[in-house]
This record gives sequence, C-alpha cells and structure tokens, in this order.
Amino acid sequence: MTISLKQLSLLLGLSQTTVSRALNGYPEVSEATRKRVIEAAQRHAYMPNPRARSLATGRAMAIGHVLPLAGPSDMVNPIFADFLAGAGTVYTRRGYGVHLSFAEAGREAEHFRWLTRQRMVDAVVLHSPRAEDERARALADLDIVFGVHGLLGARREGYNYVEMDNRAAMELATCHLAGLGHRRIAFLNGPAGLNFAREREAGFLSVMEARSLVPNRLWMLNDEMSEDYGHRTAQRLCRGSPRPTAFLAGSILVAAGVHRAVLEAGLRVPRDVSIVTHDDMLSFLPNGDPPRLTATRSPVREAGQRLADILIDQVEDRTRPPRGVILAPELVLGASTGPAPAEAPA
Amino acid sequence: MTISLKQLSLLLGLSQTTVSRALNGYPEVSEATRKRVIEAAQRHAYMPNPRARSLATGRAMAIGHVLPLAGPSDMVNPIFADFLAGAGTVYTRRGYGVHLSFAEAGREAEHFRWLTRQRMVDAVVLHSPRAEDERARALADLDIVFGVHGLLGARREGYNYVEMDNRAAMELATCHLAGLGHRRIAFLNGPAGLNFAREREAGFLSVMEARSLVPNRLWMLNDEMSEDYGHRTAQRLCRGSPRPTAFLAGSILVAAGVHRAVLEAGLRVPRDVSIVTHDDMLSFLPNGDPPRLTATRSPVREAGQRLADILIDQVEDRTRPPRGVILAPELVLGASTGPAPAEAPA
DNA sequence: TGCATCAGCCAAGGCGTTTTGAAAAGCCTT
DNA sequence: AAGGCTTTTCAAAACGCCTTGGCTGATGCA
Repeated sequence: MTISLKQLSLLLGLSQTTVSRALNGYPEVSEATRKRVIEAAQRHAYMPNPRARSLATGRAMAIGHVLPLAGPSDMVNPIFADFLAGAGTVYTRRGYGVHLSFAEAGREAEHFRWLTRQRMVDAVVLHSPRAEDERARALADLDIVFGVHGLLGARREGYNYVEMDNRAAMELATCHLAGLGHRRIAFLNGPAGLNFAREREAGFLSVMEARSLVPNRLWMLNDEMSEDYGHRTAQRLCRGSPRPTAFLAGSILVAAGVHRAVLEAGLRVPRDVSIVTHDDMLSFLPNGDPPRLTATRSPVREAGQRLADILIDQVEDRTRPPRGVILAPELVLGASTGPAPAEAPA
Repeated sequence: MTISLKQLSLLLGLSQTTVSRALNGYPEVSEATRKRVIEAAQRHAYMPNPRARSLATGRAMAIGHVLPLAGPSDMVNPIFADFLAGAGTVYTRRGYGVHLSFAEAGREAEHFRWLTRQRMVDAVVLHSPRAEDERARALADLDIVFGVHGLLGARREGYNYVEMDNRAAMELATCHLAGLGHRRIAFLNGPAGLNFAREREAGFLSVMEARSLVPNRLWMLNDEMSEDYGHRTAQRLCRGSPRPTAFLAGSILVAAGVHRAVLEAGLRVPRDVSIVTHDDMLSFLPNGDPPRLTATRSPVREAGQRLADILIDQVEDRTRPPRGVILAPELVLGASTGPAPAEAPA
C-alpha cells in the first residue's frame, strides 16, 4: 500500500537510522546522502506513519478542541466553526491534526486529564472562557500547553490567548452612534458572566462617559445572543417612551431580531432607529453591497490561525514564553445607521 | 504517568498476551483469570494506548470528516455542526475518534487517498453530496467504508446514507398551505444542482398536482440559502401583481429574509402572507413558544448518530451490507401561517 | 608514528499494543 | 501409566518509527 521507512532504506542501501535522520534534518548525515534520500522519498511518495511516529516520540501531533456535549452550545456556534477552519489550515500546514472531542459540561477537567494521560494531544484550545474558569485551572495544573480563544478574566499574561479587542469594538460602535447624535442607546450585550461581555460593556461605558452621556441602565441588557432575545427586547423597548434611537447588538442574530421588532413597530431603519451590531460570523449571513448592517467585525478565522501557530511553537519548544494576541476590530459602515432623529421638545 | 499493559501483566504475574486477551474478550482465557485481570485493570485505571493499538491492528479507530478548506462552506454551516455533535456522541461511546480535516475544493479525492493510505481513518463521511459526485466515486474506488449525509442522485441503495425525507417535508408543508386555501405559493428552494433541492421540488410539485393547482414556474427559485436571497426575492415578488400569498422557504435564513421583506412591504404575517420554512438547524435560532415560524423539521443530530452507528458497524464487520436510513420530518405549526386572504375579484 | 577527534553511518532496542505458534497443564480414555 | 484431547498460558515477533550507543575510517595534532 504505502511505503515504509524500512523499505525505503532497503531501496537506498542505507540504514533506517540514516534515512530517518536525513529526512528529519539531523546534522550527522552528509549532504550528498541527504539529498539522495529526500529525492527518493519524494519519488516514492513516502510519508511517515503518524501513529508509529508518535508512539516513538511520545508526541501526539494533534491539538485538542473540546466541546460541550449537550445543548445548543459552541458546536452549533458559527464562531467556533470559523475559528476551527482558520486553525485547521495551520495544523495541516505544520503536520498536526485536530482532535475534536466532546465532554459533558462540568466534567471537562476530567476529560482533559484523560486526553493528556493518553497523550492524545500536545495542546488544548479552550473556547468561550469564563472570568473564573475552572477548566483553565485544570489545564494549568495538568502542565499541558494550552491556549484560550478569549481572555481569562482580567489577566492578560502568563498564558496563550487570542482575543478580539471587544472593548475597542464597542468603543468604535458607540463613538459612531454618538457622533451621529444618538444619546438614547440600548445595549443588548451577551451573557453577564462571560468575559467578552464585560469588556464590551466597559467600552460602551467609557465612550458614553467621555462624551458626558448618561447611559440608561435599564437599557443595558445581558442574555444569550439569539434572534429571540433581540426581538423580545427591542419590542419591549420600542413600546416605551422615550424609546431608544439606537440599538447596539451583540451579534448578528440579536441584530436581526431587533430589526424585525423595529419594522413590526412601524418604525424605519435608519430614519427612526439606528442599529449597529458586532458581527463575528462574517460570511454566515452574507451582507449585500453596500452592507445592510453597520457592524464591527473581527477576523475570527485569523484568530484561529494565530492561536494555532502560537500553540505549535510552544509545543515544539516548551521553553517559549506564553504569548497573547489582541486583534483589532474594524467598523464597517452599512445602511442601518444614520443621524439621530430630532428630539421631541420636552 | 499511565499504566501500560506490560506493567499490568507484571503486576498480575501473567503474560501480556493473556492480559490482552482477557481484556479484549477472547475465549481462550479462563473466567477466573479474566475476572482477576478486569478487576485489576479497573483498579489501576488501565486504558490501552490507542496509537499503539492501531499500529498493531492497522485500524485507525477514527472516522474522517472532510470539509472544504475555503469559503463560506460546510464548516460554517450549523447543520454540519449539529450532525457532527450527534455523530460525536456515538464515536465517543464506541471508542472511536473524529478525524477532522480540510481539503481544497476539487482536491478532495486526493485527500481521501491520503487519509486511507496513511490509515488515518477507518471510514469517511461525505457532506453535502451532489447528484453526480466525483468524491463518492473516489471513495468507492478506494474501497473504503464511507457514508453520505444525504443521497447520491436518485440512488437509494448500494451505499450507506442517512437522509431526511426532503420530499415528504415539502409535501407536508405544501399540503398545509394548500389546506389553508393558498394557491399562489412561491418556492424558494436551495441550489439547483444539489440533491435535496430536487427532492424538495418533487414533493412540492406532487402535492400541487394532486390538488390540481398550477405552480407558477417563475416563483420556483434556486439559490444558495442565505438571508439575502430570501429578502431580495421576496421583495421582488411582493412588488408584482398578483403576488404570492405564501412563501415556502428552504431554510430559516431564507425565511428570515422573506419575513423582513414582507414586513418592509407593509404586509402582515400571516394575515396577508403565510411563511413556511424548512428548519434544519433546530436550536440555532431559538423559536419562542409557540414557535414563530411554521416549519418542517428534521432531526439532524439523530441523523449523525445513525450514520455513525452504521459506519462503525460496517468497519467492525466488513461483510455487512450497506444501509440507508430515511428520517421522517415533522411539521411544527407556528404563528406564520394562516388562511389565504380572499381573492381580489378578477 | 601514535593518539585523540570527528564526521558519517549502522545495529539494536524501545514505544505499547496485538497476534502467532508453541508449550504447559489439565482432563479423559484406554 | 501412557497417549490423546482440550484448555490455558506464554515467549517472541510484528506494526513503523525514533534514538542510543557504538563502529568505521578519515582527519588533526603532537
């Protein structure tokens, strides 16, 4: 079927040792032989058997991504998918595989222990981290290389991570709205416990404060980001008086719900109400041209690539210090934002 | 770190052979020793090293899922995610892993060859099959166990597959609409080349014909299922005269676009226009209670489980004939359908 | 010339399993 | 007591790779 190291060495009249060393770039082999070996390897399409290799080296040549088993969770989350697609290209290029596994919520620590005891993976990626994340603690205790897609609480050093600058994103968005004259802004944020939601709130508040605007605390909401959440909330707020002139939505789904509620209330976008969203899923809901929604965007796919490289670097040289990357978001102007409507006289 | 077979056998005063056989259920070992071995294995939390095992057996103990590398493709598709979540539970339960890899579009065949030559996987799952699928041919030629999430053209035997009954789904939906008196139904189907779209069209047409209704061919459309597609198309059709009284959407995203366009046109759902969609993503857009949209649903997660079991069964006994499963859809009544508005007098 | 050094290569052992072929032990028969 | 079975056990080889330690012949130095 496929040629083995032994066969190749027999073919070349060399020992397995020499062929192995030649291919793996060890110095103790003459350049002439190395060239001959490499050429023969290519000709016979030799590829080392990853299983045998990792049995011998003790290295897994795989990075683990662990997903919660039940419920409408990460796996169904397009962000995760896009992140993995980005990471996947790097893994493939550098000869690593993905080890995808599913763990019951709450038993992740045990799962990690199993993964590492079995040497299934060389490193692990943590998705959707919480501020106080017991999974991160478990990983640190296990002395395994790991990286986080997001931040662990306020900490920004001592571990590998890739994060979009959530604070900057909301600052951009809030600045944009404030610049258009909006003062009554509703902020439909993500779940309160999650880090990125805190960061976003900080960004929102800092701009409001800088502009001497007073945020309406009743309009700052936290929930799972669903279309339903956006719709339900916007419907309620649009009935109130005064109502918001602008909505800041945490995701495209939330924005879609808001948009629907606003239309149903007989209001026009952006004449009566402006909508800005954070868009982390890019291509998932194709925007037209010009884009329908004004949105802040982060390069999720690139985030995956960056973290993959960071992890593999550290796996291959355990002495490397941990690295963190903060990716800058951009604001894409769309057709959903415009000047705030004139204030009704008080 | 973790105990090996050798250490366990030493501990028991038995040979590796006997311990191995005892644990793997071979008959040529006395019940007394087997019991002793199993008990010791549990006590020391022994788990065989999967790499060593598959090196020895030649079996990979993994199922491959190959995704297109570039573009807004499967990976970003929540259907795929949900399917994998379902399959994942079965893989884990039966001791298999997932091998997720990314192949450039058009070079999948080569990728499969590599996967099998390297014995990376014992079986492969094909996603989003086309009627004439060169990937399926490549897999068949390679003599590897594989299964399809969907159908290969009209063929319904000779290979493993799990499919939702697309035809039945559209029959259900069309019957529902026709029963409410709708005659002017627009059908926003998926891409023309894909199988499921053909099946769905057949279902739609068969009911129309059975009820002696004449479908408007100009209202039967095919495209990638995006929110934009739904919006664009519904906007156009709502401007026409006569306009459709009902829309049959291929996915929730399409339905969302339709819904938006209908609202923007100043029409009401379901008073002026009814909407039925096929919902393959279940929990992704949480519906309220009662559900917002009337929808046909298919159990994607269950589909993943079924195919996983079929594949592993065949891997473990290659003589088993291929199996196909067609899962029945259900119609979930929501708030988006109602009686057809009275005809304007002609 | 003798001795140490070094580049280049190799034989063999190890990674943790499964599996083959054979030996040992037990039980019947005769 | 010996032979023939069957049951139970084992030592060793294999899977395909990496790596340790050692071997050869050439080179440098004194």
